[in-house]
Amino acid sequence: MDIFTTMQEERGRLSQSEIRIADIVLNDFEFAVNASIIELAGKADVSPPTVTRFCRRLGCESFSDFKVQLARTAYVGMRYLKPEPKSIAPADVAQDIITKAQNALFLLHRGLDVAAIERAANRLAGAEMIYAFGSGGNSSMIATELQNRLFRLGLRITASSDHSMQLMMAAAAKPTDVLIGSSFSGRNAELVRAFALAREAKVPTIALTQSESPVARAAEITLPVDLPEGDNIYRPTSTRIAYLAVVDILASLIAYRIQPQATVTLRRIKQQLVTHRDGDDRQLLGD
Amino acid sequence: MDIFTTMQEERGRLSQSEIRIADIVLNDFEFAVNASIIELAGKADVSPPTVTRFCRRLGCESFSDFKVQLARTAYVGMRYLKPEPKSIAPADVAQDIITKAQNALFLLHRGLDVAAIERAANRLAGAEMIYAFGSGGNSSMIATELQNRLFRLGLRITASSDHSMQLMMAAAAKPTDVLIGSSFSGRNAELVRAFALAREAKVPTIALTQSESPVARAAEITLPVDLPEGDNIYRPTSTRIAYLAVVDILASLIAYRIQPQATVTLRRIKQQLVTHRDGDDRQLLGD
DNA sequence: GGTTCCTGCAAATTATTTTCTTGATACGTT
DNA sequence: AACGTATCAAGAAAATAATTTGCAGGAACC
Repeated sequence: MDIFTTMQEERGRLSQSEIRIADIVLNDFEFAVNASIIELAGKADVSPPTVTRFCRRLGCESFSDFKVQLARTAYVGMRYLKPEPKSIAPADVAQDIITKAQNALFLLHRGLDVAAIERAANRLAGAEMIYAFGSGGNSSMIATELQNRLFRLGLRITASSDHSMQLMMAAAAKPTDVLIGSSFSGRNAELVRAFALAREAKVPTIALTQSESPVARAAEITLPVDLPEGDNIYRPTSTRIAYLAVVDILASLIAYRIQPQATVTLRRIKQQLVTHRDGDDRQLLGD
Repeated sequence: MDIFTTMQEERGRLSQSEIRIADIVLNDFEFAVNASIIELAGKADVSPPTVTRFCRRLGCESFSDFKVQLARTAYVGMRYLKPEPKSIAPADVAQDIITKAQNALFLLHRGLDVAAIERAANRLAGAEMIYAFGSGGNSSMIATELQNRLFRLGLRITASSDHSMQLMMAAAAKPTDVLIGSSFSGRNAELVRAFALAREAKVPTIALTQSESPVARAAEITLPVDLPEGDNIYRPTSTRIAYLAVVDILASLIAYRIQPQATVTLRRIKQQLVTHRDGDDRQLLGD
């Protein structure tokens, strides 16, 4: 658990002086990581021993341990308190977006249900046919991405963002197939219907969505992604990066599971791309 | 500049004892951030003053400053030395992927040409029509994403992953339009041709690609993304996350530039999504 | 042979922690 | 309600530990 979260959770149980210390650390991280115990104590109007006690209470060995903990999580963790970039100057906007993206990955990692992902990977690796569903800009991208990643491993997969097609495919699917669907909001009613249809026919279902949402409840295995999206309506992308990372993990696990087969297919695709281009091997698979 | 890079770059200029210290830090980061100067000195068989001098040489104020610097960049920076996950256990694979993704964002940020992005944003914000090109799984996703993000801001844009269409569109474009293309490898010959065609017709061109590549040279403005892809052929995704982040930055800057108009369009789209779903406002734009 | 630079020792300085004490608050008892 | 006791917070001072500086010996390189 990171020190910022701890500090916020423990806040209620801290004494007056300790709250002052916590606030200074929270508000001026740069100062806090660089300050000595005396400087920090001075700024919080407390004595150095109080700072030591504060660190201990938060589960740290010592003041320097506290600073290290702080510095470690801070790079990704600290700024989730600030919903907006410092200014709309390009450099600040860039930094804001990148920090938030890193943060989303950090939070994703913390909340990851590894066991569920493993189960999902096993299911997908053994499927005769995979149907990947998602609608709207974000989730359809995830469905496409799944297709993109898994067909290269030699799996049979089709992606669809069309609700009518989704329903028909779900109805046509067999118990040896797998249906995987994504919904950022968790309230894509059509996807829920497709899941219901599939489950009636005993088709395994996997959802990539918010936990405790209708979509999550409709699927057999849920890969939960729960992130605060932030307030800026212009910019809902960091969640997408987290979803992509989940797809990536899934695809990697599947690849490791079916390795011999996957290597051959990948090599063939790569070979084709390389000969099609200018013979330089450095390029990536798929563009 | 982060301390890990500095350490590797300065390695040649260090003395014997200092190299020993550097190696210990590089190899056992966990130990290094938690150790006192005496412990570190002991492990490297040098005296504490030598450690202090080592820190100074690396540009740090003091040993504790060094530790803080270390802890700060380490979260993202330390593991780019290890190309493979520790094991293929799901938890390790997940951690590996997430670390690499964070790392890609970190490196992207470091190499970002903010001025170029700003110029690109200005061009796009003022375009009468935008053509977004990209082929292959990765770049076509970027093109789609551009469309996805920019149409919401009220801009006119179409994405294409079809080479023939791209050429026709490039030929049909006017100097008041903008052509933006993505290529991870930088060697998409058809895209180069489309850029050439567009430039003949004085259509502004923007490339999202590796710097110094054919595609980069073909475009008027290049937004360079230069990342090592790592050796694992199964997993080329962290680069994609970096590209997505660039799109995100671009879209945000454009949004801030054309704010009044953008807010209205966004609100209208959101309104429609909300009424279409179950009236809960929490969902994201676009899924 | 001289210069430069590395290095460790010891001393000095600084930072941190421990111990001890005071003051405040809460709670129970008369 | 008043008093006493327990508990806890918090600072002062002392003790300890860590870090840095100054200096000098020694190695390597002109």
